[in-house]
Amino acid sequence: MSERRAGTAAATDLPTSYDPAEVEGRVYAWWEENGFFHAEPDDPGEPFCIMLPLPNVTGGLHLGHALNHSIPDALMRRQRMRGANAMWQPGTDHAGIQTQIVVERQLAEEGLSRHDLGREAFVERVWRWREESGGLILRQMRRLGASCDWPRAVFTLDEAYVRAVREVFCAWYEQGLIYRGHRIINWCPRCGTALSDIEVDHVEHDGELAYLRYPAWDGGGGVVVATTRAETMLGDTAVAVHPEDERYRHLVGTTLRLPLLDRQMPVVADEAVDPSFGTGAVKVTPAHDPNDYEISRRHGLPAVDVMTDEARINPHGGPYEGLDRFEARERVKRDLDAQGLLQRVEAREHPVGVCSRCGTVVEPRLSDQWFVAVGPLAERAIGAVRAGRTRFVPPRNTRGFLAWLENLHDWCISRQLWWGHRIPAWYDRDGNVHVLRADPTPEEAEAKGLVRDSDVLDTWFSSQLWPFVTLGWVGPGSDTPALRTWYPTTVMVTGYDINTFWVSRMLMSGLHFLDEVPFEVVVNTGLVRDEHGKKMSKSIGNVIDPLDLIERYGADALRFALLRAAVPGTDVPIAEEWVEGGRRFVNKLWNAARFVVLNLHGVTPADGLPDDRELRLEDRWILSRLEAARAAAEAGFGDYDLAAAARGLYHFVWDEYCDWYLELAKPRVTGPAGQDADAAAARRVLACVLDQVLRLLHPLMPFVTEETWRILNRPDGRTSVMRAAWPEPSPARRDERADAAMGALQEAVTELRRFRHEHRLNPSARMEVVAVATDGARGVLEAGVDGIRRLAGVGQWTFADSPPSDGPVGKVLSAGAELYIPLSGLVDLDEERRRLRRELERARAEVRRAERKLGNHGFTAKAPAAVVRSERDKLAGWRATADTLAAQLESLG
RNA sequence: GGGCGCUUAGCUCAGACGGCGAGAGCGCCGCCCUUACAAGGCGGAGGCCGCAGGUUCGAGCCCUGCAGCGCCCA
Repeated sequence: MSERRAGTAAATDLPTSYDPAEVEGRVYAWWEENGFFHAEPDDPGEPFCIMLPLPNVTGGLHLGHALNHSIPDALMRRQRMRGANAMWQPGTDHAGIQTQIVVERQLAEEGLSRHDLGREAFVERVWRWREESGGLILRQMRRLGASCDWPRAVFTLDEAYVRAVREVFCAWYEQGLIYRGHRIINWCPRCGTALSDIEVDHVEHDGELAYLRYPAWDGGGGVVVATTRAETMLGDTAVAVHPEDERYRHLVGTTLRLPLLDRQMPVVADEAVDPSFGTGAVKVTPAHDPNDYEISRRHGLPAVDVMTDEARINPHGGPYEGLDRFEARERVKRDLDAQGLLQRVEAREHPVGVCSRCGTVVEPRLSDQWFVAVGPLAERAIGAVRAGRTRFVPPRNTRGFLAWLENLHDWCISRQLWWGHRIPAWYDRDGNVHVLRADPTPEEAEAKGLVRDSDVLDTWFSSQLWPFVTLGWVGPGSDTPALRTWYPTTVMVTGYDINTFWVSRMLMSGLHFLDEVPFEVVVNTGLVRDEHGKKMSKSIGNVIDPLDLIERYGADALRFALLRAAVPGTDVPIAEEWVEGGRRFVNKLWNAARFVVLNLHGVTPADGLPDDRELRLEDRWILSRLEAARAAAEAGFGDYDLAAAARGLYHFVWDEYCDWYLELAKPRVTGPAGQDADAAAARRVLACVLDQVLRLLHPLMPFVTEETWRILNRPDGRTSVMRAAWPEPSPARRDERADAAMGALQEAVTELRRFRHEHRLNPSARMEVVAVATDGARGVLEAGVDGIRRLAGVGQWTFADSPPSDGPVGKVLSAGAELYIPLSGLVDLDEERRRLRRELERARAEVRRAERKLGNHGFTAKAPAAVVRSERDKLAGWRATADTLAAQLESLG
């Protein structure tokens, strides 16, 4: 039953083109049923673990995921084949704001807001949404072939996870690493919550710089200040100048009048003022600007918050109360102008912070929030990276990461949302804070008048614990088999844009609580872009849906297209044509397998390779090339450069195995010749090489390789290529003499084919060839003459000591042999002369180049002997070519 | 303003250690439905390797400067 489902179709009815839609669903289900993705801590093998960069529950699979899942999947599959105890941890993130927005949008369609439901009912509603729609992306990942250990899937609001988060919060609070502070934070008026620094994007904005005059309290001229946010003047409590600034020294200590509100404010001197900006005097708005807040603290200035949560002017803005901040900006300028206090306005491009989720301009705002004091945590992370305990691929990403860590501000972790990990803090009647591991009993709450903090934690606060909470960590001292086996994890694969958000924080919390880095290697992928390197975005309309691609081309095709371009750390361009290319390759592999299987006559890879004595030149050659391809793939995996692995295997399959080896094997295994010992040898080589290359390709293209491998090997119902052994090095198979000899045969075939083409020979026309060759070259040609004849369309082939003397002949040169082709047929002799002249010119140019090089004393004296020798060989070769071409030209008259 | 990266065929990109007679995929031109594959086969055209200097016997690769593009941070 399982056997059937795994897809071992009878070899005789293999379709001529591969149908991914038919294979993929069936094969994936079979893998999952048989538990091939599952690992247990006490399974044998060296531990290998990858944590899935947890996608948002709200998310659907996009091409970025497709790339970021194809890479770890390839790494996992190879490790399993190598016998590692490999575990890929999946799961989803509750994604605070994102998820809340989704459900709020649904409510809005019913004409409701979350406030209509109340907190409890709203959260329940979100849970319901999650039950119904939250598993989408994990289902979609299966379409890609992702071999996650699904039964281990974790959601970041699972009970155990909630416990761990609470434990971390309490521990850090007790250790002084979490505190409640009154600080300037980034406030998103649309989302109604605080944001951390990195959730704010800085974009250039065409704005205005307004110059405002603040008169002296006693009626003097006062000072002029410049601002892009005129409305914040309502919250000004001082003007600051640089202490060294001669222009303003006399004003320091005097009092100004804040126009419109008639507030008294001092002029203070502060080092932080940049005398070259604007007028050199700056307005100080402590409640709405981080620098101003610092100045205010140094000078004991009051802070006046003039805005509401929705970024409207509050009662502190006097007559402007109720206006939106941007309306207020215009009104303030108009009113100042009416009083002659708006000196001028100039257009100016300046950066504006916007909410990275919704694009709303954020308002810097003084607010009570919870913070993580990141200093000591970052310190350890920096140390670990410096010491190489965690390293980045590509390494150049390290420096930027360290620079970022070194300049970190404290992390604002409270969010004014309802969906997420609730902050475990209570306030009593006297305003004291109680951070509690266990909720207070109703009696306690009543007695002290405890009220719980209404905020939840930044989503990244919980996801930073991902690498160990998933392995069973619930607090200091946690010790589970999974933690012991898989922590620290091996590799983290993620886009470089996530290094600051997530990688840094996993490092900090992992080092703090487990005293060990959470992963040994961070493999940074690039962003997926369109074919012209543009970022994909809905507004440009260049977004490609990976599921659509999978449906039309197959998952293997998509994976191969992505992996082939995925050089570590660089952006990956993708276009439908690339995926089409992937499909072509998949189909090519399928058909190669089809040919092999249809001609095996019962031979399987288990029969092994024939004895060395039975190997022909092309056999030794293809085994040598296979070993080279294996080494290239191995190196690519070792460097996390799957693009290199993909390219190497592609080249081997298409350009070597299919184009040459299969063609040379055909006459041996088909037709009347197909019954002898040589046929049996060829079959064994065909089968073994295919078996090996399917294994090597399996991590990159899991479906087609599983299907063909099982057809080839006809194993029992529970044997998968997923657990077949990863090919071991076999350096003895490298055979440079076979490579060289085969290269000579390939050259002869190519030269003869070109000759045919240049003389416009009919494809069915057989040429006659008379070969004049030295002993060595003759030996090589003799070994491969059957192949040459077949592949180059040669009828009669003879060896001779001298060129044929009767009638005009054409001639090609290859591998030290002269191949003469009687032209007695329909060859245009004028055209032939022109062609020979072109060739001769080229050969002479090469002779001059080589002579120049060898005539250089420095070269012959200093270059390695092998290099010089090879240059001499080249020169000799080109000279011979030129000579024979000249002679040939002459013979044509 | 600071940091990082990029610039190689029409397009998108590879090119450890300097030895290159510079490659791939797609596209283009020509021939071919030859019983694994037309999702294919065969042959071909197409490159001052951004610019200018330097190091070296030798530079796409190393050094300096310049120009253009991109990303991150302020």
